[in-house]
Amino acid sequence: MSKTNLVIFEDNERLRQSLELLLSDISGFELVGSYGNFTQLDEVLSKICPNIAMLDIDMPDMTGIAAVKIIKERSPLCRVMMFTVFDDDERIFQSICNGADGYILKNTSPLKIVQALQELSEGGTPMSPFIAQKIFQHFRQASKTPDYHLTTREQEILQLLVKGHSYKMIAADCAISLDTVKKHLKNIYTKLHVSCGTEAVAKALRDRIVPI
Amino acid sequence: MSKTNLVIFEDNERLRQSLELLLSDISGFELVGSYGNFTQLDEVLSKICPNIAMLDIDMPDMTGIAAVKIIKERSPLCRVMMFTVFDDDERIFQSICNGADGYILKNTSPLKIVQALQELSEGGTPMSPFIAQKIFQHFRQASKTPDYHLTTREQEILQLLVKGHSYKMIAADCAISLDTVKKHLKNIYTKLHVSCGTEAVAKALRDRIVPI
DNA sequence: ATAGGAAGTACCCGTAAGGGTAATAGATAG
DNA sequence: CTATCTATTACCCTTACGGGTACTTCCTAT
Repeated sequence: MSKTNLVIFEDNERLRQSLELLLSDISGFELVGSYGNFTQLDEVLSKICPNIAMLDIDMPDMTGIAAVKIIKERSPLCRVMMFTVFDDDERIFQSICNGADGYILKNTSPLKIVQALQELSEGGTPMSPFIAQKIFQHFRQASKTPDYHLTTREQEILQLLVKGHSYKMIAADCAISLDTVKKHLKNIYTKLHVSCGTEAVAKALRDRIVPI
Repeated sequence: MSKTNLVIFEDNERLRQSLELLLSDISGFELVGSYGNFTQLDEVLSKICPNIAMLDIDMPDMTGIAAVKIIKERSPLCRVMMFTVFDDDERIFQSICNGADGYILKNTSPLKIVQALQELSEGGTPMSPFIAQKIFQHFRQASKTPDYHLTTREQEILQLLVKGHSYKMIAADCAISLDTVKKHLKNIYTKLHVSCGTEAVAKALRDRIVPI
C-alpha cells in the first residue's frame, strides 16, 4: 500500500522545521512538501496531488481559511487539517465551512498531532478538545429562542406570513375574515417590536420563532 | 480528591449490566446509579447529584433527548454523555442543542467508552468520529449559498429590505428615487421567484443571500 | 362570580407596495 | 462601430398593507 502524501504550509520557520522533523518518519506517511507561503499552492495541487495538507491560518500572502477553499475546489479529495493558534468562533467556523476536515491548535503535543493526522488519513475528523467544545456551544447558542409570548393563532399566522402568503391568503387558509388577520398581525408586530411584515419575517427567522 | 459520580440510563438490561461491569472499577469514577427508565430522574438529580449521566436515547418512558434538557435545566453542572445507536442528524443535533456534552455511538469499544468518560469528566467534549464528521458536514452544508445573480445594487437593496426598511427609506439610504427602488425590487422578486417583500426576505435569509 | 386574556369580526383611512410600460446612459460583445 | 445588455430613472394605476378604534364571544384563573 502506498504512503499518504503530506504537505505543510506554515510561515514560522522554526515551527515548520520542527514539523518537518516530527512528520518526516511516521510510518505510512511521506512528507512531500513544506512551504512558508501559498505562492506555489496551484503547482502543489496539480503536480504533487497531496493526500493531506496541513495549513496555518496566519500566512503572509493569503489566510489558510482562503486556502482551504481553493484546495477543496481544486482537489476535493485532499484532506485539510487546520493547524493554528486561533481559537475564535469566526475563524473556526469559517475554516469548517470552507471545507476543513480537521482543526487542531498549536499547543497540541507532538504525539497528538501525529495521532490527529493518522485519524485524518483514515477519514476521521480530528479536532482539539477546545474546538469540540466551541462547536457544541455554538449549537446550544443557536437553538436558544427568545419568547415573544405569541398565542398559537399568532404563531400560525406569522408562519403563513413567512411563507409569503398575503393577508387575503392567510384569511382563506385560517378560514377567518381579512380584518381578523389584520388585527392579529397588528398584535404580532407590536409584540415583536417591528413595524411591518418584512421586518417581522426577518425577526421570526433570525430568532427562530418559526422553523427555518 | 473525591471520585466522579456516574449514573447510567439504559433500558437494554444486558447492555446495562455490561456497562455496570465496565464502569464499576475505573479509578476516579464511582458508579452510583443505573436505571432502565427515567421514572426516578427527578429523585436522582435531587438526591444523588451525579457528576456525569450517560443516556440512551430510545427509552420506554421518555427519549434521552428530552431527558438531557431536563437534566441541564435542573442540574447544569451535571455533564451528560449520549450513548446510542442513532447516528441521524436530527437526533444528534437535537441532543447537542438540548445540552449534551458528549455523543458516542454504541459500537464504541469499551476502552474508548472509558476514555470518553474520562475526557468528559475533565471538561472535554468526546464524540465518535462519525459524529464529528456529521457536524463538520452540517456546517459545510449550511454555508452553501445558491446564486440568484443579483447585481450589487440589488443585493444592497435586498439587505435594506431585510432590515425592515420601507421603500421610501431604502430610496433615501441609496440616494435614488422611490421609483428606482420599486423597479429594483421588482427585478429582485423576479430573480428570486417570489411575489412580495415578505417572501423575498424569507428566501434571502433562508438561502443566506444576506447575512443572518 | 368575575375579571382578564385570547380569538374573532367590523368599520374607516391614508399610505406603501407591487405591476405594467418606457426612456436614458454606460459597458461590452460581435 | 453598432447592437445588445445592464443599471438606472421615471410615470401611472390599483390593491394590499398598517394603524386606529370598537364590539362580541369564549375560556380560564383567581
